[in-house]
Amino acid sequence: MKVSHEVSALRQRFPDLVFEAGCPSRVLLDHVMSKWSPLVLLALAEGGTLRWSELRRRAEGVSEKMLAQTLRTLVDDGLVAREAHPVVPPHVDYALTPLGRELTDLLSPLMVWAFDHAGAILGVEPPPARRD
Amino acid sequence: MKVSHEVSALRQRFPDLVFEAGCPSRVLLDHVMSKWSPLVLLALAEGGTLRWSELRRRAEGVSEKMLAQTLRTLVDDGLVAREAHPVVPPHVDYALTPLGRELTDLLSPLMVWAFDHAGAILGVEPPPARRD
DNA sequence: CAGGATCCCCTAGGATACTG
DNA sequence: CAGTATCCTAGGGGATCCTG
Repeated sequence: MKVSHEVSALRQRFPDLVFEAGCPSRVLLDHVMSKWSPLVLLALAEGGTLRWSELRRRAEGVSEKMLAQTLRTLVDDGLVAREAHPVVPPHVDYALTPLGRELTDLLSPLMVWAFDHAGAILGVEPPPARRD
Repeated sequence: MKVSHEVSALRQRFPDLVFEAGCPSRVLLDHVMSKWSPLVLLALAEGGTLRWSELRRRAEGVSEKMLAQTLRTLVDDGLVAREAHPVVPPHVDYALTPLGRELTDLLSPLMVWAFDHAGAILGVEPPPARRD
């Protein structure tokens, strides 16, 4: 089976992988898997270069605070590039870096999968037929 | 580019994708991306059938509470199968379901990527490989 | 428009103890 | 061994107001 291959290969290189408590990958994973990161990342993967207000609209439900916070760590991690244009009114563009694109390449299938299975898994499937 | 393809295709089918606030996929994503789920899932992907105590050891740092909680939602979601053997002392086995394996197939590359880039991104050195 | 700065609530999650 | 049951706190995250 495929996965075991990959993981086993990794464990040969680094016996403790992500499983070790102090492993930096856990921190990175926490960044990336935090509530809003996937949404922002995918929005950028789909939309290319986007502005703050666009991102707010796309990631439906983000508060300004969380969007700011999410973007900041994403930028700090080098996954998203921020470009501020010194005009009035302010104009700031966000886009994926190459590294960020690597990530969304992996993240995207996951979200597609989640989207496809969420209904069945969570039992919220739209009732096919009603009889009352 | 690849990602945009996938996401765009999805948006054609379902205009609001994961981006919509009420989308069930968000809930599933939150389950799957919660702090310990990836670790547990990957441990099972690598280890096959594992017992509670094994999982505790592998996902270094989980508290009993969190392991229990994580496993419960994973089982409820049909991603992990739980088999309790009515012996003394108790013996309970956990393993991925086919659905769970689908998920780890997608999760695994992500964690490998995280592991490989964490050091550079966070500005830390990865834990040295141990020769025991 | 793109955020800081604040206040505050809620719960994810840790520590510890107990049980079938 | 494989969990529950409690208690408790840091901080994730929302709402609101403020500013360059």
